[in-house]
Formats: sequence, C-alpha cells, structure tokens
Amino acid sequence: MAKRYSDLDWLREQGYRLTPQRLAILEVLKQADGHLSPTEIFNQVVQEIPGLTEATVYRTLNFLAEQGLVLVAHLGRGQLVYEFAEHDHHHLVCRNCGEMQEIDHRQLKQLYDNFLDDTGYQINTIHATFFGFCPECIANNRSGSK
Amino acid sequence: MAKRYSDLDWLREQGYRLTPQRLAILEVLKQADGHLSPTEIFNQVVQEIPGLTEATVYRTLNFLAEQGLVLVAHLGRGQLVYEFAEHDHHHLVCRNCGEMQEIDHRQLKQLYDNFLDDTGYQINTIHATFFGFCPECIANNRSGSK
DNA sequence: ATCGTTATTGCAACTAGTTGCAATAACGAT
DNA sequence: ATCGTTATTGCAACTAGTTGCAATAACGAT
Repeated sequence: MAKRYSDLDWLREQGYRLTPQRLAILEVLKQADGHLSPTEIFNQVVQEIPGLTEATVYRTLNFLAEQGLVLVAHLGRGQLVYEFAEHDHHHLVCRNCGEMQEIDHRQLKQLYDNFLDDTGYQINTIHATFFGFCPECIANNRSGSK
Repeated sequence: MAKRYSDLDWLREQGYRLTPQRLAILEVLKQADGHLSPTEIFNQVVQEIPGLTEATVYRTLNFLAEQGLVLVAHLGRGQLVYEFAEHDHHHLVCRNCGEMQEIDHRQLKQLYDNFLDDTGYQINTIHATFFGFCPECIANNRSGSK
C-alpha cells in the first residue's frame, strides 16, 4: 500500500521548501497549548534562529494558514492569533466577560453539509469564532440588579 | 404603546454621545453597498469632517461593532472590513478564486440554538465568514487537467 | 440659554503588519 | 559531492492600527 505522506512531505512535493524558520515556527505552535500571537511566536522562535525577522514570521504564518497546517482566529480585539491545526474546533467567546469555550467541529459538520446542498460550496475552514454571552453573564444581567 | 427607540436614541441613553464623527461614519457605511476598509471609510468621511483623524475612525469602528450597529468581517488576507448591520448575513468565500456569496442568517439559527442547548452560550454575532471552494473550482480541480 | 460633567476627539508617539528587492539556501538533478 | 534553479529570507522603508493624554464638545440639569 502507498505510504501516506506527512504534511511536510506534501509541502515539499508542491515545490515549497522546508526552511528552518518554517519548521521552528510550526514546532513552537505545536508545543503551545493555545493561541499565540505573531509577536509571541517571534519572541520564542528568535531564540533558536537569531537572525529571524518579524516579516518572516508574518509571512510564514500566512503560509502555514493557507496550507491548513495552522488555524487563524479572530477572537475580538482586532489582532489575529494562530494555533496548530491539531483537531478541528471552534470558539465561543463571551462578549461580556471574555470567557472562552471550545466547540467541537462535528457540531458544524451539519451546517457545512447544508451549505453544500444549497450553494455547492464545499467549506473547509474549520475555524470559526462565535461571539455571544455565556450563561453566567446572562444570569447576572437578567437579575436586573441596578 | 411605548415608542420604540432607534439605535441612536438607545446609544444616547447608555451615556454614549452622538458625535458628528460617529454619525458621519455610520452614514457612509449605510450608503455603501458592501464592505469598506477603515482607510476607505476615512477617505470618504474626512471630506465632510476635515479635522478627522484615522485614530478616530478605528476607535469609532470598534465602538460601532461592539454596539452591533456595524459588522466586522475577516475575509482572508488579514485586514478587517466593516459593513452596516442591515440584515443578518454571512459570507462564503472561495479559497481558490476569491468568489464570494452571501448566506442568510436563518441558516445559522439552528446552530445557535444547538450551542445554547449544549453550552448555555447565547450567540449574537451574526457575522461569520466561511472559507471553502466554490462549485466551479471544485469542478475544475476534479477534471484533473494537467 | 448657560453650566458642569465627562465621553470623545485630535495629536503625537508608538506598535503591528506588509512589501519590493537583492542575497541566500533548499532541494532535485547530475 | 556539486551545481542550478528558484522559493524564501532579511533588510529597509513602508502602511495599518493603537494608546495616553490634554483639549473639546455632547448632553442632561438648571
């Protein structure tokens, strides 16, 4: 049976190159347990690759996101954050307290299927952020104190 | 019966102030038929309000988005764009050709209800962008020319 | 109509992110 | 192991977006 290519082999096959910069950035994201901002990533990776520039970090993050190895999220407050694309999931962010909760990809699967039926579009991103109010903030608000 | 407040009256009641800057920015977004970038907005509004600064535009857009009068979208390519919150809708963007399609809010309604059941979160944003491949690009790719 | 409170603005200095271009270095072919 | 092609990097100059602070001006109260 044919050997299953790793993402990295696949990239090389597409003509992209596996530079130390790219590998190191990906590694940092893999180790991290949550989202990292470009600056946080730069600060970590520059320790291993002293010549690294921020331009390269931004370019690499865009590249990795386009290739699907990394997920981008816009968790309010403007800035984008990045995360290793380990398992498909999304975020629910409370507009009030900032509390965040992960939601499983399967909950969106159904929706994607609907899109496919209705429009012919085949969705493959995989990382959405929804804003709303968490149960606690709803409760506090409803009690109407003051 | 009680008079129904407009969004603007409501803002004033919250202690926010209706400055000419805010009104003009909102007006430009209302007139525009699609998404505008902060810079596009600035260029239009500065004509009416010569002293206007870009800082004010960014602050106002954040403010209007938080208040729900304006929708923010992240249509790939990093930059955020803004749009008057006229009707709830979302976007489907083709990763390949950039083609864009609106999808009605009601398609997501069901999903929001599920979130509420499962997590207690009450979703209220209302503007998501999904990335995938449009029917045409899927067809072209599948034909395997080349 | 005037006044006081204080949210909002403009300013200026900053941080975040992008881009064109020449130099570098992956990587397939020899 | 060496070479050539060309994707990627670093550099530097840029554009985009943010923030603290003093001055301004909305707006409710008189």
